[in-house]
Amino acid sequence: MGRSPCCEKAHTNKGAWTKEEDDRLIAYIRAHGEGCWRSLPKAAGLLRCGKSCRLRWINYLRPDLKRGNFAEEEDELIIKLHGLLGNKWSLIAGRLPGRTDNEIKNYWNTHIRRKLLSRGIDPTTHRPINEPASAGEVTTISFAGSTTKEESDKFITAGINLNIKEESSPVFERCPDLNLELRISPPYQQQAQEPLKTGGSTASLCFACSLGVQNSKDCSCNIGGGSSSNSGYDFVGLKTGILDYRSLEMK
DNA sequence: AAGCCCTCCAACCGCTTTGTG
DNA sequence: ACACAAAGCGGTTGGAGGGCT
Repeated sequence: MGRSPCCEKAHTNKGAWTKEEDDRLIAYIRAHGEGCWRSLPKAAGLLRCGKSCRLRWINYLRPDLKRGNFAEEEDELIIKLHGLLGNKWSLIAGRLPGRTDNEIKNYWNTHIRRKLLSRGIDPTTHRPINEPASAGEVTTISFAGSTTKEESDKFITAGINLNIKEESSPVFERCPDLNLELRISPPYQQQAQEPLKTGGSTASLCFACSLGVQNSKDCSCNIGGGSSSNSGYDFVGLKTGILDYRSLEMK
């Protein structure tokens, strides 16, 4: 059985939006707010499908959009986030205020891919192009304060591999290609308050260090000399109560 | 000036996920 | 548990515009 169309296609406009359509959409959302995209076109007097309205608003008309060229810092952040998250554009966009997933996706495909290739880096794997897939040492990303068996189980359940220094327990190596499928969930408060256990001689990297920001105040693995008093770490500079690294679950 | 090629990006399409009854 | 609707997401496309010959 086929999927029912999202709208009555016979009576909808397609293609580029006109100024009048934009104005109507903006006026309607200002008056009524976002939501109920399916019924919005009719209510706003637009001959567009709801999906189209949503996309137009999110990608182009939203007042908080930061239009214009990407800064060098934004480039680097996108590269790092892409290395961690893959093509999860909406998650990446969530870390770049004022940028949309569509914008970042386009920017990646048109600029950053080329930039990485010119550096000799495979934009898909983030490895040097000539490097064999199995080469190199395994780097362990340590989730701060999560090195007990019980705690690690939570991540294992979520699909994250951890390196645990415990004789009887298996050693979980970091999967070389982290194919993260992430979801947002409430922050995990309890773990965030537990002290960091460095796991003996195992050198582990916290997220901050794995992102190349050693020595930052957010480093929690001590490799970069960061303060161990940090109970959690700031995933790409955003230590918030709403979304921290623990809020990233993998399927 | 004209034609071709390339780049960029807005918008579309189809699939997945989430919410609801 | 199931079906359906709605929303969200990521891949892809197509057209506008600019550069080059």
